[in-house]
Parts: sequence; C-alpha cells; structure tokens
Amino acid sequence: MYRSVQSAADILAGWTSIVKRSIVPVGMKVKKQTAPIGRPRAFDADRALDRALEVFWRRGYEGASLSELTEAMEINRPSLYAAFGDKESLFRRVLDRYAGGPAGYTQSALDAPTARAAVERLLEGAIKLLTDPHHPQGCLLVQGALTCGEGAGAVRRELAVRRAAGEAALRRRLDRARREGDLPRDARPGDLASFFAAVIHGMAVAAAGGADRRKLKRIAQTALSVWPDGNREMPEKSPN
Amino acid sequence: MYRSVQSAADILAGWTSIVKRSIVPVGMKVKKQTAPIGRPRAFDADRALDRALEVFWRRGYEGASLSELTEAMEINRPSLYAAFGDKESLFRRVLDRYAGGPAGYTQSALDAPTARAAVERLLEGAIKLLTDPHHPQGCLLVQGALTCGEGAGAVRRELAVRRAAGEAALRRRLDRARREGDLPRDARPGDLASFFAAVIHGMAVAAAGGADRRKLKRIAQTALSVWPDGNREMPEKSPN
DNA sequence: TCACTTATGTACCGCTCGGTACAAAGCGCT
DNA sequence: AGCGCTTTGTACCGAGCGGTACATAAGTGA
Repeated sequence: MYRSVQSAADILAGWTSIVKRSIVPVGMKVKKQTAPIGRPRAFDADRALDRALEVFWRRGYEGASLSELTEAMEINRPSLYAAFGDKESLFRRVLDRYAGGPAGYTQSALDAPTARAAVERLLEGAIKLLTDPHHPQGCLLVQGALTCGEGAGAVRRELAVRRAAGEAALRRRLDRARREGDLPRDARPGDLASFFAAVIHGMAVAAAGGADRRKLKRIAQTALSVWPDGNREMPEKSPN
Repeated sequence: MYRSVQSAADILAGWTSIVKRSIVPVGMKVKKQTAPIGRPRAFDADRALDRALEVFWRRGYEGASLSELTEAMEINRPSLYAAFGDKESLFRRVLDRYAGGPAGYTQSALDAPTARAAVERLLEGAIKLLTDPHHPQGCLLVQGALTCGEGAGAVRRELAVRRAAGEAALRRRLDRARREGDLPRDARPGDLASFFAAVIHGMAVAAAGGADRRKLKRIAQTALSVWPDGNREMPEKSPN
C-alpha cells in the first residue's frame, strides 16, 4: 500500500539517470564506480527531498512557494528544476518519499498476523505519524491538496488516488482475513475498510487542528469497538 | 453549534450599518422604512455571498482567487471590497452563511429527543451535505484551509476553532443525555463526540475525493455500531 | 436644480508567483 | 591545457495575485 510506480512524467523528463546517480552509491558499497562526469552536485538529493516534504506537509501543495522550498532545501531555483523538474514533479517525488518514509508503517502494519492486529497497527502508526513533533501535524495525503485552484487539479486527484489505494490495500487484507476465517463470514471487508480509512482521515483532520496524542488514541479505541468479533472485550494491547 | 458571533474585524471595519441595510428589509416586512440615501447597490448581498460560498467551497480559501470570486458573484472588485471588506472578511461572512445555511442542520439535529437520534441526524445531514450535487463535494470547514501559506494562518485557525465548536456542542448534548439516563453511566461523552466528529470529518475527506452517498452511508452505519447501548440491533432507518 | 452620499466600472498599483536564460564554476577525459 | 559536460548563482521573465484611486452614475433631501 502506498507503493507507487515511477511516474510517467519522470521517465519522459529523463529523471532515471539522475535517480540512478544518487541511488546507486547508496544501494551498493562501491565508491564512484562509474565516476559521473560534469560538475558534481553540491547537495544530497534525498536530504533536499526531506526538506521539501517538510514544507509541503506544513503548507500544502499550493501554500508551499518555490521560495520557501528552495530556502528549506538550501538549493537555488535552477538546481531544483534541474534535479526534480517543476513544482508538480517535485511534489510527486516528495509523495513517494513520504510513502516510503514517515508513512512506511502502513505496509508492515498490513503484514500483521491477524486482521485486527493489522488495523490496530494502522491506527497506532497513524497516531504516531500525525502527532510526531519532528514533522508538521497531520497527514500529507489529506492536507496536501484537499482543494486547490484550477492549476493544481492533477495533484488533488493524485492525492485522492493514493488515499483510495490505501483503503483498497486494507480492504484486500480484510478480504483475505475473511477467507481465512480470521473475520466472521458476515463481516463486510469493504465497509470496514471504508470506515477505518474515514476514521484515520478524520484523525488527520483533528491532528491538523492541533489534537494531541491522547485524543487520537481515544478516537482509535472507540473506532476499534466496531470490530465484528462477537464483541469480545476490548483489549488494552493487541493480543499478540 | 457553528453559531458565530459578529467578528471583531467586521465591527471595527464598520460593517454593522451595511449588514443592517441588507438584513432589516428581510427581517421585517417594512418597505424602505428609512430609505437609504446614496446610489442603491445593484446586487443582492446574500445572493453574492452564496456565490462566494460556492467558490470558496470548491477552491478553498487560498485557491479561490478574487477574479473567480468577483466573476461568480457578478460584482466588480471595488463593490466587493466596499460591501464585504477584504478577502478574509468575505470568507468569514461566507462561513457564517455556511453555518446558517447548508450546515444549518447541525443545530436542529442536536435537538433530537435522544442522543442516538441526534447523532443519526448529524450523520444523515452530513451525508446529504457532503454529496449534494448542488454544491461542491465535501465540507467547507474541512477543505477551506487545512493547510495554507503564512498569510492565511488566521483563517486556518478559525476553521479549526469552528470544527472544535461543533464537536463541543455534540459533547454537551451527550453530557446531557448521560445526565438524563439516555446514555449509560459508563459511556464517555467526550470520547464519543471526538469519535463522531472524526468520522464526519473523515467522511468529508472521502467526499472531497469523490465518494458517493452509498459509501458514506456505510461508513456512518458502521460508526453507529459503537453506540454504547447494550448493542441493540442497528436500525435501517432512524426511528422518527 | 443642486449639493450630498453611496455604488459602479476602468484602469491601475506593488508584489509574489512559478519558471528560465545565461554566464561562470567545477569536474573527468584526452 | 583545453574540451565536453553538468551544476551553480544571478538576474530576470510574464502572469496572476490581492487591493485601490479615481472619475462617473444613481439615488435622497433641500
């Protein structure tokens, strides 16, 4: 979930070579294997992306100005365009970084042994993410561009698609659980997935408004009480 | 709930006289009682506000440009500024109109005879509001400005305050219900209010992403299953 | 008719936006 | 050293932003 393919725009714009240059030395322990020619870049691309993520996260796509971005990334404008393309391409790169970094817990959460544990981990991870003092409060997929001017419609839709992908991944996990007998036959994976997605996005709205961790915890616990399991008592901790 | 006082900025800017002029003829059936002097305005202020609401709702506060606003309101720029002040003042006027109009159901919903009926009405009203084809999809209080540039911070905070006010009103209703025995003693009105507020805001995010009425209905029904009432069967329709 | 008051319409303001042209700088290669 | 290639920094572009000056229009009251 939240895994994204290399965007077509990036390929067309020829990012592959650039990505390779910054990725290869990390992936393998070879130093300057093929020795890039030309003046070397003076910044770390991933670090710059993290700074950009921070800005987009706090300001939203449209609220983040190129001036604020370049200042935070400690890069000047032409370098940004040479390395990441225009604002929209940069934002998509940032989205991937978000999915693989701060929001990466979603993937491992769904690997939990039971569906209920998966949902609990999803909620716990969301609470930590949404209120982590090292980042802006809230969720980039929600507050990145719920609304926008005409020019940013593509970005708005992209965020909606990614949110839907998250819900779909959860739904698949719950489907599997029902097939395995982990969920009762009369449980409705689609409804449950929509519901927990809504709860998580609602918690994101709350966090954007300043809600603290305790409050989100209570929301999550209340939400978990819908679990269709003959209404066993709500555990303080997940049973595994 | 969602009721708001006359903002200090409006008072300082001297809107009271203008408001009076457009409100009095509506409130009382007197025609030209005191006969305003000067050239009469060529547009209906409330109608113009409705058009502005539409634009802010779809675009968000920052995404709505003055050009798009004036075009939709069928007003030129100086008339807008003379009648409603700057963009932020206009937005606050629009917020009040939203609270009293499309979102007005929240007030009557809380007057329902039982707490559960109140929450059901709240959810039903939200579903209708969020997916009404006559308006943009979603909730102005959520998508108006979850994030923004530095200049719109006050608007962002104002929206958070109004969301919190809605939750607080629900909480008061649930408090009352517990006092009256309508909710069990061990129910937690604060937790329930936070939870249903989060669900509604999550549904707003879903609606902004294109969710249809059926999907929101399922989310609401699932959410209602947390109701702390010995788990009676969930009704298909609210009992009134 | 003439002042007085208020609304309208045009035309503009300074500023910031996202995006880029261009020359200098820093590297490998020969 | 000199060439080829890429990045860097400055300085700029046109466009759109929110907001306003100013002359004119359209009413009331005398």
